[in-house]
Amino acid sequence: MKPRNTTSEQLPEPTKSELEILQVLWEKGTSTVRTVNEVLNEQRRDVNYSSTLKLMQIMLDKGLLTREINGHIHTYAPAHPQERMQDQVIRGMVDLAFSGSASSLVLRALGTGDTTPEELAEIKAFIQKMENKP
Amino acid sequence: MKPRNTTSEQLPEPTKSELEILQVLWEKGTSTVRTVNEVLNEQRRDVNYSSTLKLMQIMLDKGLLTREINGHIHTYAPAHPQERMQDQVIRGMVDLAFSGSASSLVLRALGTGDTTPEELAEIKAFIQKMENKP
DNA sequence: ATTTTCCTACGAAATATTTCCTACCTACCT
DNA sequence: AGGTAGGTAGGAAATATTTCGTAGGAAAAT
Repeated sequence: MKPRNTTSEQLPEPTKSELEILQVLWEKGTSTVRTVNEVLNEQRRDVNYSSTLKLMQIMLDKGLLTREINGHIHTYAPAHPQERMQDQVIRGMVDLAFSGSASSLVLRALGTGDTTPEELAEIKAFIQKMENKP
Repeated sequence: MKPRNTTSEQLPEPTKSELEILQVLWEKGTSTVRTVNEVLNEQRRDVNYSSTLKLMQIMLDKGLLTREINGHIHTYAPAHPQERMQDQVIRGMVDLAFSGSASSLVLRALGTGDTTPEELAEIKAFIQKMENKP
């Protein structure tokens, strides 16, 4: 009964700037370009409004975002769930920098030391669950 | 008494093609351009010898590789340990796609399901170790 | 010694990504 | 109506990344 997330269509690989935008949308939900741009400027770096707009239009094209048009205002949302994109990013990285071994990625990620004891506990619990129903 | 790996100098961000090359060098150790190029062609995709050469020269420039010259033959090696580069890659990804949370990266990576029971055990053991000596 | 083979260097082109200028459109406020 | 504020579209330019042709030198084979 587990749908096993993988809707194995091919997803477009988001670029770095595209990921920045996706992250805002995942956090804030559906938003206008203006909102996204403001968040980027507060949280990350100076970007011109029209650069953000252009990028979001490209992302719409690529199928990374969806758009709703009300009057002349457009609002955008991620076309795919965060988890699916994250899996994709992980796969790319595992392939490119970890010789295909997801577990060595995990070990490195844990090793960097910025995981709190609570998070460690959560991870352990998750592993338990996986071991019980494989 | 733990030197805490982080030789916190700023590392150049390797690009995707650069990571492919680094991976070969980490696996094979110091190699010539020819060797690297052959491995890339076998294991990954068609690349012209001179493309690989060019890229490796750029990487030398950026400080990603070191070079030894014997006669007219050059051999290259990674300038930094694999672990350090991997940490760097992880940091980038955590920042760009996981809102800064390394633990959520770990959970996703585990969730993709391509970790064997042995690897899971190894990861658990690693967490134990971390919890004991924080 | 001449040819062939293998190497490096360099520059230019192709491609991918990012940035932003400009034009124009609509809504709203005097 | 006219002016201002805020929106989208599109193209062009800037930058980053990747690819490879070609020139020239050294080594090996004939």
